[in-house]
Amino acid sequence: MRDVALLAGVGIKTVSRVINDEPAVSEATRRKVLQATRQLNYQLDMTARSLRRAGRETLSIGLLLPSVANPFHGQIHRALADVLTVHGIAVLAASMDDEAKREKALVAEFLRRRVDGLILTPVATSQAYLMPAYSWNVPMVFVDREPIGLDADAVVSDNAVGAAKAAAHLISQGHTRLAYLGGRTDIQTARERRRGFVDELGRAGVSTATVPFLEGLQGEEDARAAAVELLTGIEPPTAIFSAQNLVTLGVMRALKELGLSAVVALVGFGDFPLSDMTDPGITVVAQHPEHIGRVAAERVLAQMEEVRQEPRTYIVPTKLVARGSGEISPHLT
Amino acid sequence: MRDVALLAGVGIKTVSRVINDEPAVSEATRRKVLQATRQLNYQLDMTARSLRRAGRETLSIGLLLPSVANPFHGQIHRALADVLTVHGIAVLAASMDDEAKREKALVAEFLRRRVDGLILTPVATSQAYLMPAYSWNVPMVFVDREPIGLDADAVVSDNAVGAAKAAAHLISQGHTRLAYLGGRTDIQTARERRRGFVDELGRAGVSTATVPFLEGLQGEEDARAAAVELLTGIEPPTAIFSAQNLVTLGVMRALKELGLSAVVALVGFGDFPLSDMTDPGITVVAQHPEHIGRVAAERVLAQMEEVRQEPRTYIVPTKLVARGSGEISPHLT
DNA sequence: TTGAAAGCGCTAACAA
DNA sequence: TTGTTAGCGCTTTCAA
Repeated sequence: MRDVALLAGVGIKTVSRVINDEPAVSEATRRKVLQATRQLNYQLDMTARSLRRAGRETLSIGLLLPSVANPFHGQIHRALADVLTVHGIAVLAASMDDEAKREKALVAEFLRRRVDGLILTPVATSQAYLMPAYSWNVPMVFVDREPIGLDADAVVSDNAVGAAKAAAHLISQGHTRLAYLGGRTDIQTARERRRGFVDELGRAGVSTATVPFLEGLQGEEDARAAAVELLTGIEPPTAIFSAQNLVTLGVMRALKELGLSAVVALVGFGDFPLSDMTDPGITVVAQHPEHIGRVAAERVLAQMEEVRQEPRTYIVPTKLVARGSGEISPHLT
Repeated sequence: MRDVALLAGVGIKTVSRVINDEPAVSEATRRKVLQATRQLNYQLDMTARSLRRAGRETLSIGLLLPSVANPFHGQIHRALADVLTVHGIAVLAASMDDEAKREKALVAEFLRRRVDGLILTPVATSQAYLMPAYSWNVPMVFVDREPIGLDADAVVSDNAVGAAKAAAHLISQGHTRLAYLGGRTDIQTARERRRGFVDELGRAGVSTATVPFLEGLQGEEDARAAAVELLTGIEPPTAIFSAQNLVTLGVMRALKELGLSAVVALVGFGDFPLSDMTDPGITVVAQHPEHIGRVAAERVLAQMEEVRQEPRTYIVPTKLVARGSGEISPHLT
């Protein structure tokens, strides 16, 4: 910048003014300066700028996801980045594989980099460790899961209602022998889904006493094995609700393996590509990752501008998409 | 930091020494300082640090992808982030939707943020605009596609060989009436795949004169429509090679729609989730995004440490995965 | 082993 | 309309 000022024959502050489109610069000097920037291939140093600027903004936010390789979270990432890019805000993305330790380490790293906001998928049993940052007024929004031990904005799917829809859908087909298969039980969304499912059974007068709840399934293969065991046991269910994406894939494999794809009904929580290309297509409770991401970005921007409002949880509706697997009638035993 | 120094009753430089684990600090003062950092909840300011540091490193890299929502690129992202995180390097990720204009704008933004390196999927017709950064010795690695008009490291799939494998596979089943369906022709990988496919036909003595090349297909729906038209026309192919992921999905839909899934052979370039859950499973030329990402990260790290070596293109092998759709014999007309 | 002073590239505050 | 000075939080250099 000093070089530019020298070349243009003006003061360094004038260059700063031109670069930042501040008023009070004559058109003539403006052009001289711009000419010099081009000649020297000058690029503003954002790191230096943020050090001195009034609000100390770095124009960056930290995004913490289970994994950037996961399509669901990738869509959230994309949606929020689209909103933020318009405001010149860059996204630092990191994956924590649902490990509490990495969550904390990566958030600390974001804070060391003085991000202007945090968008986090929490997994630790408490987010109280964020209290210092919160009282520092660092904008923060939780996505997909609500924080624990900290009152802050969150944007989540309508997990309980979605799971209830799935249960109601299966029950309306005449199923009474249902089974629930789920992933990690220490994650809030999982508990919400289970709650919605159980509640709906209650409302419909279906006893949960005989409903197997197979939870804590770790990934696709584990789910497959559990489903095979369930389906080959005594009094197998006529309908399965899978509360998690990878679990759904595992159940699909089990059904295919046992030749039961057209016999046992299946509704999964969470949509996935090609869910309509299998035979039958898979009925799912679809979430709206783009919507979640967009709202999260808007909330972070709002927190950056306003004084802090009362924290709120934004609930994004889910939608049951019937594709065949959920519309299979109970078979006779 | 000044506050920490004050509280600990030491000089500011001593705090800096402790924070950075520099030697020449007595254990006693070390403990005093650490105690003070905890008491004040002190967090090093990475932005300020990088301004003054010897190499001016920001410990961040810029990653440009077609879209972070795309699973293939998401896997690349994940793999390279895993390598870089170990070195304390954060990843700024951005999506450019294969638009040249956004590529340039986002790269400029990365450079303004003084990233320590760039990992880019290029789409512009030339990357010559990076010459200044290149001569500035900014580490850069291109992924999935090679740069044009700039000699730099690249990590790409073995596109030509992969497409040739697909062609050879279909020909070995007795197919001679092949069709080639592809996406944008202005992207390097597409041209490589076409080349590999054509070359293999030549080697096998299959005339390309009668092979329809349907290219420039824009997304899944466009591909579906094109495939339907092709398959319902005169002398339809008995085997299709789809050179791009979304095109493969479109072709799959067309085949299903026409009831030809078990009749017309299909090999797609690029694996995707559930490719084995359809009926038949889809035979694909699988790429290795994790491998691509890992090598890209290693190259960027190497460029950060070494003096610049002769640029190289790293070719990651592909693998034909037979799942059924590619093993369908030619049907009689 | 420790600390004081200078300065990284920029912007805020103020002066001309 | 323009320029000068100070200083953001840190590390470097150099001296004690």
